[in-house]
Amino acid sequence: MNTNQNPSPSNLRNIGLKATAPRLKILDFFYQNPGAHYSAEEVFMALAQEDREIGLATVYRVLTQFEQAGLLLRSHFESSKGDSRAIYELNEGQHHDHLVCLDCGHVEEFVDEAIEKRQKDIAKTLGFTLQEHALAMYGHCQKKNCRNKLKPD
Amino acid sequence: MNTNQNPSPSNLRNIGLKATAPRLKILDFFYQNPGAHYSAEEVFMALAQEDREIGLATVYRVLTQFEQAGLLLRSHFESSKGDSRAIYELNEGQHHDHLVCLDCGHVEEFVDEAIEKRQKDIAKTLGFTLQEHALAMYGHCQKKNCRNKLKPD
DNA sequence: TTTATTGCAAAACCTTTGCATGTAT
DNA sequence: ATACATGCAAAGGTTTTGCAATAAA
Repeated sequence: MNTNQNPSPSNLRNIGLKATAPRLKILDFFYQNPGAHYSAEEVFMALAQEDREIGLATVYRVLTQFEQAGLLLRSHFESSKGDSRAIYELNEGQHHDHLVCLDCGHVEEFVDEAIEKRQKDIAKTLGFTLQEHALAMYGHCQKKNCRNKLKPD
Repeated sequence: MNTNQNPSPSNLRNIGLKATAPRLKILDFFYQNPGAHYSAEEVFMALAQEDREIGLATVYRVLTQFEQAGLLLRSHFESSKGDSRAIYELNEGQHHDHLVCLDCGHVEEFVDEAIEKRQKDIAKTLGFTLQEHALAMYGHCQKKNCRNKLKPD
């Protein structure tokens, strides 16, 4: 399913970052959970049971660096319920948008060429040079284990 | 252009809120600026030169109440530059999405039935009951007075 | 009068930053 | 050795909340 090779020190050196333990652990965490979405706090918690804990500030710094390097993607899912944290996922190359379950937090990813094209046309019509876009839909999924306000995904 | 009648005490009583001066002023402010987008801070500032100033906490409370009553719409424009404030606009009935200029903050609104329809189809395909969605595109506009980091719009 | 609303200050969140210590190269 | 990274605690920005004072119904 996931075609990414596991992270190694060179993954980091290639983007001008020293291969430190916190960075390798965080990157590895995302590689082990491709397609999953995590807030900084969640990454922090997930790695908190390690022998050598990583500071929350470091998690924030590393996530920012990884996003700037294109390793991770950052989104903000803000339905009317207003969840204001940034969430990160592994950048697997393919652009996609999100469909988020308001009950359990499950996230489906999708790509739709028709929507992508319409967006470009609209931007052109309105005289904009399009740079990026964020489309998130919110609804209720029908997973059996839904309704429990679980995190990841 | 704007077919909304000016706000009156009954506008508020109809939604179960007492017609207080802060609420009337804030609602009036949005009626006077249909199509414009303001953060709580901006509303606060805009009304700060009045004889009787409105507290920022009240602005937040009132904006929340108005949004819940359907009078205002709330959005979050978060490009990679990460502006993390909520912004509000008058709800003029017609659903629309946003195209935001990264340079001057100007906001164009648009509706696209093709995109709306695709979204519904996608949600259905993925087994979701669609509730809401947020589409924001970010780019560079070509207004003459762009490039100045001005607010409203 | 009764109940809702305001303003202020304090707190709550999420995120960033200063700085001294520690680590990769 | 040198430059960069970390951890902690403090600070920043936005939004919410407790509470006594105030205003609407």
